[in-house]
Parts: sequence; structure tokens; C-alpha cells
Amino acid sequence: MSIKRGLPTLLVEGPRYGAELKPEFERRTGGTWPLNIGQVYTTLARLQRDGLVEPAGEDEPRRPRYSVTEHGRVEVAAWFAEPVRRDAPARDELAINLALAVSVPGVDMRALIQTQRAASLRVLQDYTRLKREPAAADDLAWTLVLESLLFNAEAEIRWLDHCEARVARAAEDRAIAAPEAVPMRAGARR
Amino acid sequence: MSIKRGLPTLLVEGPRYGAELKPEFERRTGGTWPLNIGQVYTTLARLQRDGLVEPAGEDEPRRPRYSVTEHGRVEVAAWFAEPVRRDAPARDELAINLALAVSVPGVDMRALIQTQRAASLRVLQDYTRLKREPAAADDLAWTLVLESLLFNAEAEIRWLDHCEARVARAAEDRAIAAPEAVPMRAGARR
DNA sequence: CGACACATGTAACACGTTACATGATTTG
DNA sequence: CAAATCATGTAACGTGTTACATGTGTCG
Repeated sequence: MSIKRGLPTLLVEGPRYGAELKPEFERRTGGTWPLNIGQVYTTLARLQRDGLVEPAGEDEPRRPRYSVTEHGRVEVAAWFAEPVRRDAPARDELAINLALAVSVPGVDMRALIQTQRAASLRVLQDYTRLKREPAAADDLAWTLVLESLLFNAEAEIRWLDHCEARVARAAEDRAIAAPEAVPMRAGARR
Repeated sequence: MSIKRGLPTLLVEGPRYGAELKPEFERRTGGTWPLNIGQVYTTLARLQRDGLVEPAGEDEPRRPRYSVTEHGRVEVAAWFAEPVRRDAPARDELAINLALAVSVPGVDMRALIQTQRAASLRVLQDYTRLKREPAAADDLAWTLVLESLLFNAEAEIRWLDHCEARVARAAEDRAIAAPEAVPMRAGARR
């Protein structure tokens, strides 16, 4: 959806060639999400099929320049007016990874969480470093995107810390509930 | 990747039919991410092709039961040993939506952010309510998944609040830098 | 038996990536 | 001119969804 609506959004400011849309989209989002040039053309073809964009009048031969249609403007306006992803959240591979790991015997949860935490911390530090660079201060859009990534990375690390505490406590509870797992004097119950 | 590795992970505990894997996967993740049954079969076919799973010995006619291969066990172990998504973050439609909106004339950023905030707040409240239900306390995996969703929703709302402040400040800065936009006495510069 | 439900599987499509093909333009 | 580059487009594949088809068992 990001690209399906992002490309018409860029065309609202005027007709563009496919090759112009890729760097423009990336610039507006701070280069965080590199855009596949092949996907630009296939998406434009689908958008034209669906009536959101259309080839603009003859300008250069063999280079179709696209402009947004009235229907496209309506769709872009709707994209800004309606909240995104109200419904089911996207599958989070990290959460699924941890959730399945806790019930598989032989997985060292502490090591798993620490490995993930180190990776997430590196990502967070990368973003923090990026934010210090002067280029970030200029562009409001890029600032917002970068801070979204920062907030998400911070939440992920807090969650991992939370998981570690939870898992440790669950292990203690299991040790208490199943005392046969710890050394005991002979004659103890069970 | 979640399903491509999640299904072999479930098979580590023993052979299963395709129809058993869907509810099992959903139960382990608290029903947060409903799994398409069609995808279970296509994924199992690909996993068999790639040597991660194989049909277990003849049990019931016309119902292939799958078990994980040695290669599959290695892949599952690697999934738990290596951190997920170290590289580029997934495209965040909400962040892209806002980033593009700030540079399109005529978009009411304040209304946009408030609409999104209300939707995110509803999601957060849904998760908070779910957490109070007794079913959540039992299952450690489900608890971790739910808290992941909670942490992410909270981060999203904090980010939206942050965006609102940023956008408001940027609007003020623009008003100061371009005073012709506000009523001025005749004869003022430009 | 007929209706229904269920498990399995496939087809069609959307969306995303990588790689390659084609034609035009630039450049040595 | 020949080579390199660029813009455009397509093909193949992975992953995900929806819908349909097929066979099997159950139940009234």
C-alpha cells in the first residue's frame, strides 16, 4: 500500500517519469526504504490499469510521463484521511520467533534474547548516529521517519528486556512447581 | 520467514498433519496472527522441496503427515541462534504516509495525526483489555506476544504525539521565516 | 441416500525482489 | 564507431490472500 499510494502522491505535484519517482520517493523517506525500480514500473502499470494514473500528453518519445487522474487524487486524499492498519497487525517475525522458542525444549532463551538485544541495540545506535548528522535536521519528513525508527527500536529493546525478566521468572516458577528437577534429599515427596 | 520456519519448529515436537499445524501455530501466538490454511499446504510443499520436512511413514491414507528432517532441525536451530531482521527495516506504511503528507499542500497534518492517534489508541486499549483476561496469564508465549503488541502500540502513540509537536513547531518556524503569510502593515518588507 | 463438514490441494491474483532484455543516449 | 550507461520493460520466483475443486467421512 505504501508504494501503491506513494507514487500517485508524488504525481500530485506534477507529471513525472518512472525513473524520477524512485529517487524522489527515497529522498522523501530519507533513503530508509530503497525502492526497487522494477517495482515502480509494474506498480505504475497496475495504477494505470486501475485508473489512478495515466500517461501525460506526448512529451518525449519512448518515455511515458505519468500524471495522477482525478480518481487518483481521491484515493490519495483517502489515504491521508483514513487511519492506516486499523485491523490485524503485521506478522512480527521476532515476536513469533520468541513465542515459539519458549515452548521448544533445548532453546537457551537467555542467549536468544541477548543475541537479539545486541542486534537491536546496534540498529538503535545506527539511528541515533544518523540523527546527529546535520542532514537530518533540515528535512521534516526525514526527521519524522527517523524518529519512527528510533521509537520502534527503543520499544523493541524494552520488550526484549521485559521478556528476559518474564522468562527468568517463569523458570523460577517451574523450579518451585517441579522440585524434582533440583537436587533433593532422598525420601522427599515423589 | 515466520511461517517458513514456524512450521518446521512445530514439527520438532513430532509429526503433524497440515490441518493440525494451523490451529497449533495460532494457539502458540495467541491467535494474533491467523494463518491461512492454503498457505500451510503450499509452504509445506516448498519446505519438502527444500528438504526441511518430509512425509512421515504411512499412517492414514490420503492424509500426509509431515515430520522435520535433520536439515530442518538445523534450520530451526539457526532461526533461534541468529538475530532476526538486522538489516533494512520493513516498510512502515504509517511512517511513509506521514512523511509524504508533510510535503503535499492541502493536507491537514493535525487532523491526520489525530485520526491515526485515535485508531492506534483503540488498538492499544484492545490489547490492554486482552491482557486483563485470565487466559493471557497462563501461556508464557501468548503473554510475550501480547506485550510485544502493547509495546509497539505505545511507541506508535508516543511517536504520533511527537510528530504533532514537531509539525506544529515547523509551522511556527515557517510563519516566522515567511511573514508575508500573516497580516502585516502596508509598507512592510516584500 | 443426500447434505454437510472437513482435509487437501490448486488456481488466480497482489506485491515484492532479482535478473535479464531492449532500445536510446552518451562517451571514449 | 564501439562501449558503456540509462530508462523501460519483462520474466521468474517467493510469499501471502481468496476462492474454488475434489475426495472423504459423518449424520440426519
